[in-house]
Amino acid sequence: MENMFQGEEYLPLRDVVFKTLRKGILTGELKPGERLMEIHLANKLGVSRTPIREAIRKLELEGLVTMIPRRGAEVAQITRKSMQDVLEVRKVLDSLSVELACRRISEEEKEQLGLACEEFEQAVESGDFSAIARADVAFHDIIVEATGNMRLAQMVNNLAEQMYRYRFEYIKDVKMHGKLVQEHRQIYQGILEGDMEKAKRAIDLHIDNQEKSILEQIGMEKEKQA
Amino acid sequence: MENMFQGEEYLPLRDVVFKTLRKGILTGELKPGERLMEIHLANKLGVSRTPIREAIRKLELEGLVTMIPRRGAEVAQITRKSMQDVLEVRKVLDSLSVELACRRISEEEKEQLGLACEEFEQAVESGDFSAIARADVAFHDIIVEATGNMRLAQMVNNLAEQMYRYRFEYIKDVKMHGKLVQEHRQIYQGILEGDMEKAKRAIDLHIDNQEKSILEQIGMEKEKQA
DNA sequence: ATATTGCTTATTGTATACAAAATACATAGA
DNA sequence: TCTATGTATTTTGTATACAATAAGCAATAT
Repeated sequence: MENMFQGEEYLPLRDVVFKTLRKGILTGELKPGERLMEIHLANKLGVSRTPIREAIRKLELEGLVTMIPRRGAEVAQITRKSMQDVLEVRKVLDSLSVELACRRISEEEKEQLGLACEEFEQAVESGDFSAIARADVAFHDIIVEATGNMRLAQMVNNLAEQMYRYRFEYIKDVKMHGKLVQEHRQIYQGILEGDMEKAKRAIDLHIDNQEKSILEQIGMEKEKQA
Repeated sequence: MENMFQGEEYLPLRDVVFKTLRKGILTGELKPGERLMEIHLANKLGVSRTPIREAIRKLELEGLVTMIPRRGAEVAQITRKSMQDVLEVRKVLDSLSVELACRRISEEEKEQLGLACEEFEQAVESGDFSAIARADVAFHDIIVEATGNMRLAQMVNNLAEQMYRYRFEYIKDVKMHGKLVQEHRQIYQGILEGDMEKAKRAIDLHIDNQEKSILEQIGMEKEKQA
């Protein structure tokens, strides 16, 4: 007999720790350059060093922490350069996502996307920044899922993750809200109609705007590579 | 005073194990579906379970092993679908790599790339499959390095890695050798001349050919998604 | 014959113990 | 005062010990 009570999902401690630390890094609670000391974290989270270490190994591969041999882990620095690198890749992968979504999205997903689009608009109208962020993630999640390419989805999510620390500032910029809604609509319509070019143009614009905002926040000597 | 003898680089056991296991998986020594049991591996490699576990955590995030809760790790299955997913992403990232390399490659790297191109031709003439594989990796490594985008480099390498198990069969296909050399030359010339379109066309063709070969090897019902 | 139960074993998940290296700091000497 | 050195402390790297779950198997009941 199957387990009828599947409410209580089992998660190894390492995964709990992994998620906890990741969230801490992304929200800025753990600051760039801050050392992640095992015993300290173990005490704080009430577990032993083992799950802490295993979680750090994963964060390492995700690029969220930097390892220094025999010195341990620290929260990865975000530089203008590293952010540009991320954005450079994100642009083509987001473009690919939209293209594939146009070709492969199911009717059901189209509906979901429409709902997500509306929810985003409502969130924007409400002015609740946290709700806007959530709705934005949900919208983009549906698109990458609709590509049917789980590896792509994972990679895009990982890249998007790198930008979360800045995104909040971006969302706070109220005068951009209209633009945001407009872009989402364009993307949605493009995908709905299977108009790949329209959807791609919209997502490109979307990322470009985020790039401007993020780079503005970071440091901003103007260094252009032709 | 700095350490003048930096020959002996320190590598934590977890990284040694990581590389060992990865190589084992990529060469096919560890077969898809095979379980990775910690004590067994620990004995075999002469270390304790701890570094084994940490290595597995990294392999997990790289997609080379699959975790089953409370049952441990096994070598990830390669399906036609998973390989198509990888190739789908690789195409755009390789294209991006070549584009960026065209714009940013240094004179020194141009020379290196020329040498690597020649070495590849020599390897092909020699007929030494292993040497061909190495020279191929070296050639492509220079290109991704020349992008100046380390995150992109890492992602491309990870994707390329997924195809190593099949690449050997591909290289064994002697009648393709001429084509391979030709493609490499085109890529090299395109980058040298800063002719982005030429270089991109060449790399696209390059990956397409690999795709054909790999998909041929795997299973081969023809399923096309328009 | 099939299903169920209980036991044994194998294996993972977690905690702890020990060793080695890096760091910080104080102290002695120039 | 500044430098160098030795020592104590912290922290990582690795190994082992213990606990809990899952898998295999035999014996029993239906």
